[in-house]
Amino acid sequence: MNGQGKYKTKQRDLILGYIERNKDKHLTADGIADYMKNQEKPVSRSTVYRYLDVLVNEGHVRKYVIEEGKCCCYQYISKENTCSNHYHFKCSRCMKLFHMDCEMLDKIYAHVKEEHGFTVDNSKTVFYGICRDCQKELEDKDR
Amino acid sequence: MNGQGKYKTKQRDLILGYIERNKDKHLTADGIADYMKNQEKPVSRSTVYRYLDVLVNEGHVRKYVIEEGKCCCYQYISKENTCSNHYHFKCSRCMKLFHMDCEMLDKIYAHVKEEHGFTVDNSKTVFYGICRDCQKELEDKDR
DNA sequence: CTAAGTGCAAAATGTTTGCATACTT
DNA sequence: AAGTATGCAAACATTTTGCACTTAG
Repeated sequence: MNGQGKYKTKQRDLILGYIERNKDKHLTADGIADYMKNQEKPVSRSTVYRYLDVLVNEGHVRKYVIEEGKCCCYQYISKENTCSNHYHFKCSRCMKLFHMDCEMLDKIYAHVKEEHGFTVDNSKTVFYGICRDCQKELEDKDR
Repeated sequence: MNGQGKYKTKQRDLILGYIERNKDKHLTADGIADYMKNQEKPVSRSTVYRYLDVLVNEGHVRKYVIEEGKCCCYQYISKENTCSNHYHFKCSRCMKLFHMDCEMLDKIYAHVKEEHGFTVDNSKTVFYGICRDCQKELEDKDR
C-alpha cells in the first residue's frame, strides 16, 4: 500500500489542486510530475505516483487509458464531472479524442446492465475507431 | 519504418504461425517473444516487436489495450475472427475479460456512425466496469 | 549484388520500490 | 513519540533504436 492519505502536506495540496483545476483535461502522471517540479515547492516523481495511487483508491481520481499502449490518464472526479454523461471516442488515425454526449449511452448502460449484468463505467471506457474527417480522407484517397 | 514485409523468413513464419494458431487468444508481445526464444530457430525480441509492427500496419494483426496501463495485446485478424461480432468487457475488479455477443452492438455501431460520423472498431474497444459477480460481492459487503 | 531482415546490447519510457530523512499529528 | 509522507537513486517492465551482420530475392 502507498500511504493512506492521513496527513495533509504541501506536496499533496499542490498535486490535488492541479488535478482539480484541470478536471476537464486528461492528465498523465508524467505531465503532472513535470509540472510539479517547477513549483514553489517541487514535488518528486515518486510522490506524484504514490499520491495518485492513493487518490484513485479513495475514489477521488479516475485512472484510465486513452492512448493505445501509452500511459494512463488521470482525472479528478467532481459532482459536475462524473463523465457519466458522455463516452470517449478516440480516432485511431488522427489520434484526436472526442467527447460524445447522447441519449444512446443511457441505453447502452441499461442494456448491458440488465441483459448482461455488467455495470459499465463510461468514464473509463474508450471507443476506438475512425472519426468523420479521417473517414472522408480515407475515402478520397481510394479514388 | 520497420521493414515492409517483402522478404519471407523463417522467423516471420514462426511468428505469424503462432499468432494465427492463437487467433482466439489475446497475446502480448512479451508472451510471443518468450515463446519464440524456445523455438527450433529462436527469434529475438526486437524481431518480434518489429514484425508485429509490420503486421499491424498491414492490417493482418490488431493491436489493443486490455489491461489498464498494461502492455498491449495482439490478435490475428481472420475472416471468422473479425471480432466485429462482439465487444470486450473488462472487469476492473476481478480483471476478467468477457466477450459479449449481442444485437445491441450493431445498434451502437449504426447509431454512432450515422449520428456522430464515427466508425467504431469494436475489436479494439473495451468496456470497463464491474461484472455481475463482483457487483454482487460488493453489495454483500455493504451489509 | 542490394534491399530487407535479424540479433545484440544499449537506450528510452513509464512506473515502482527500498531506505534514510523529514514532516504531521 | 509514532506513524506517515517524501526524495533519491536504483530497480523494473516494456518497447525502441543503432549498428554490424546475415539472408532473400
